[in-house]
Amino acid sequence: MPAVMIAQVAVEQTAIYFDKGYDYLVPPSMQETALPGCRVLVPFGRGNRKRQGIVLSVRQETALESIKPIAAVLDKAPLLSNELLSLGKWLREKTYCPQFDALKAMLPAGMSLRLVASYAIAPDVAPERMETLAPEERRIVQHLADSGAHVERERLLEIMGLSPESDLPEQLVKKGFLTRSDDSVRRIGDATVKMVRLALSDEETQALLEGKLTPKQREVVTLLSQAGGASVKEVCYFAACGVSVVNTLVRKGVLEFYANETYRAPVKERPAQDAGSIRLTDEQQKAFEQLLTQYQAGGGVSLLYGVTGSGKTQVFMRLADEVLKLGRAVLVMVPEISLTPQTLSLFYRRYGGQVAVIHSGLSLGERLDEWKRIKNGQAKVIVGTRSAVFAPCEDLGLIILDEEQEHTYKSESSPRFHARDVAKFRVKWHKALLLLSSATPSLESFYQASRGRYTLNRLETRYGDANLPAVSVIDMRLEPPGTGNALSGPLVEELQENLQAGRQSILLLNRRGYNTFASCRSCGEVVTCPNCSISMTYHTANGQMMCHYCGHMQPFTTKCSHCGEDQVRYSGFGTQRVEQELIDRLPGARILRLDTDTTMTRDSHERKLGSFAKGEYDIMIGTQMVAKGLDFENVTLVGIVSADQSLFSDDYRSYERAFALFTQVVGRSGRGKHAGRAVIQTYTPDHPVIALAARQDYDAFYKSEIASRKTMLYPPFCDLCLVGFVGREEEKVQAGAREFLHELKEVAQRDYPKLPLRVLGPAPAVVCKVAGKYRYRLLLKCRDTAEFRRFLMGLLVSFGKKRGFSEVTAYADMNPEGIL
DNA sequence: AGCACGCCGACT
DNA sequence: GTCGGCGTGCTC
Repeated sequence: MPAVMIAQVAVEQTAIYFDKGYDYLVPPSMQETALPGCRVLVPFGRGNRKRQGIVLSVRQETALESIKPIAAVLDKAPLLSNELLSLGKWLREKTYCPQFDALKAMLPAGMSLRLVASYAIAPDVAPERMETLAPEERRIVQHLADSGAHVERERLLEIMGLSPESDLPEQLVKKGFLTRSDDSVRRIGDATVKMVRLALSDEETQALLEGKLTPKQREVVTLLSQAGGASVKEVCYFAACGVSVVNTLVRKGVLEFYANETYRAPVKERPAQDAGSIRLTDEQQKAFEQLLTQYQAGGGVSLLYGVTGSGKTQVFMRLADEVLKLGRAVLVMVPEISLTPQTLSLFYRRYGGQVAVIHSGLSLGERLDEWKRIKNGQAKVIVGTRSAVFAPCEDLGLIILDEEQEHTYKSESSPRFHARDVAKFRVKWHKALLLLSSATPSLESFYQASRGRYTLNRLETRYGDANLPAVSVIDMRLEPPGTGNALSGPLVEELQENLQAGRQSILLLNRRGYNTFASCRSCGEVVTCPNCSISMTYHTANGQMMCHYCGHMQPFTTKCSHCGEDQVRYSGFGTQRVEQELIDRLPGARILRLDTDTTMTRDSHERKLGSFAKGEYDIMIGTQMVAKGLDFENVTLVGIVSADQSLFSDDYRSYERAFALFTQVVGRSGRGKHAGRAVIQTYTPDHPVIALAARQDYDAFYKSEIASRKTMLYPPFCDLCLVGFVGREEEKVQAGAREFLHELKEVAQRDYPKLPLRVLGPAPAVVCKVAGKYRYRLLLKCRDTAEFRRFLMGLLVSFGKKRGFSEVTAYADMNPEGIL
């Protein structure tokens, strides 16, 4: 028997329960190119339909069994190194995702390929058989016979004037008139935003508005005649209509679509301007030296705990200098790129053309370019968000995870990884240093540092000896009842004073419109989304109620759908509501509202922050994002409108999050020459977390919180694994969760008697129904060990194979950030 | 998941 | 007698 080459391939569209490395024959013509890390096209399943795959490994073997050959190699050179292939395997084991999905997460989105079906006339179709076909079918066959070529499905259906979902070509394949092939590969194009504008002249538009239009059409036309162009999404939002209205107007020739690249290009010219030496304070110098020593000794993980304004970035830069000198790459991870423009520009100024940026604000093409620059070694300093942790550096020396406690580092969709864990894998591989940095470290990280698993460095001096702001806690119970005001008297007075002194203020709200629900004063019924079981939010801009989960909109009405009384009122306060109150109570103040509603286009965010910095506004009001990394000299007052909502969300981490948030917000005030003040409004003024945040006392907070985690058995003293169940029928989802639990108990008892395990649930998820699908969950208090992973993977595989629960999908999420 | 094969009911 | 329903098992 002659030896043949066999490639093990990770195939796309597999579920975890039948996911494995599939063996394929490497034909002689591909032996030079079908290397590990390359994408290939392989026949899969009974029908041998083509699927994409990634070669995991190649080996020689004597051919015994019949084995299918690889159909094509899609890349000239491997996209993934050995390191990243290994990381992919690790990712699959840790996050219970299919191998292909794990690897795909490491590739830039601009590289994704889509398989396209195309059809051609089958050989030897007897003309008389054509008679048996319906006219529609005959047209298709005739067209393909005439053209004599393969035609892509989409184009064929368009030419034939059929709907894109039509089943006719497939039927004709079954009947033997056509052949189908799936090896046509198309690059997924850049995501452009679909824009719409008026197609008529001003006079024509005017005439149209005087003529007959439906009310919604009139609304849209009026809106666009004022706004010029807008994205379809925006038009629908502000005109409170569906896309069909826009489509109709386009068909009538009143409007036209156009594409818009809303993304900003990464900085094109990149001269390094600021390559001089960095002056470190004694404290910074000490941290830097310790870190450098650790790096030279083979790296590992270190926590840099530095209070706000202690100059952590200076330390990063000095370390990066040293690592770059040795020709190794530096990866700088930030939680959200738009919140750290300062950090980004600092790195640009210092390292110029060596910098690459990776984040979702780039177009697909730009992301691809940056990825290539990293892969070929042109870019050695990579700044990016979560997905940048997979940057294809060949030789990595340093990874910095800035604001390491941020939840954005955890992926909430498959593969559900934490960038911190991936970074740990990578520094181990490269013998590099991982630097976790924060002013309010996660309990987990500080715990690891305190027991010596990570080294710890502290920066405790605020830059320029700026003082902490004076914090006053306002007891909202003492406010006169019945005013419905979100802002207390003392806070409004402070704002007034600040306004008169020509200084700026920042107000923090928890979530956009979190509390702006509408309820009936008569029967208490809350207006709830018909698709998702959550209360809807009132939006002033268009007078609509909106569901933040599925996007459903409906007009606000005072008539209660439950009791029929005319008593529905909206209450609570979202950002829009507080904005209105500020307008009423502080006439003349210039107010900037910053939240995801007003931040529809990406760079408007930065523009707004820019104009706030220039002093074009007096008061900025916003959600969490106002708390992050912004440094405005003239801000001397910050207010937390409602501390209680952060403190009392139903999550074991709510104190930790609230402490971090309050600490950051309070730290925003008084960063310049002037002393700062902070106001915290609450109904529980004696809550210890409030006092600790006011003093910025992390150590005391850590001490009390870690003690409670230990007694209550929460991370870091265990791991918390969520097993989620999703499906269209509530009973089946619930039954699935029960069945899973049943088997879990059985298998644990029989095969894993020593595994530490406590099970909570099954329970419906907090938001039980999202976009027509029901969700249940089990919560496992466990230890994330290899043995536990084998146990859970076994259960997931076995559940997936169960015929009776095929409409229910189960997934696992280790230490999720939020438990929705 | 997706797809083909197979074994039962409604039909020319 | 055949077409097509969806239950069942497999994917190198």
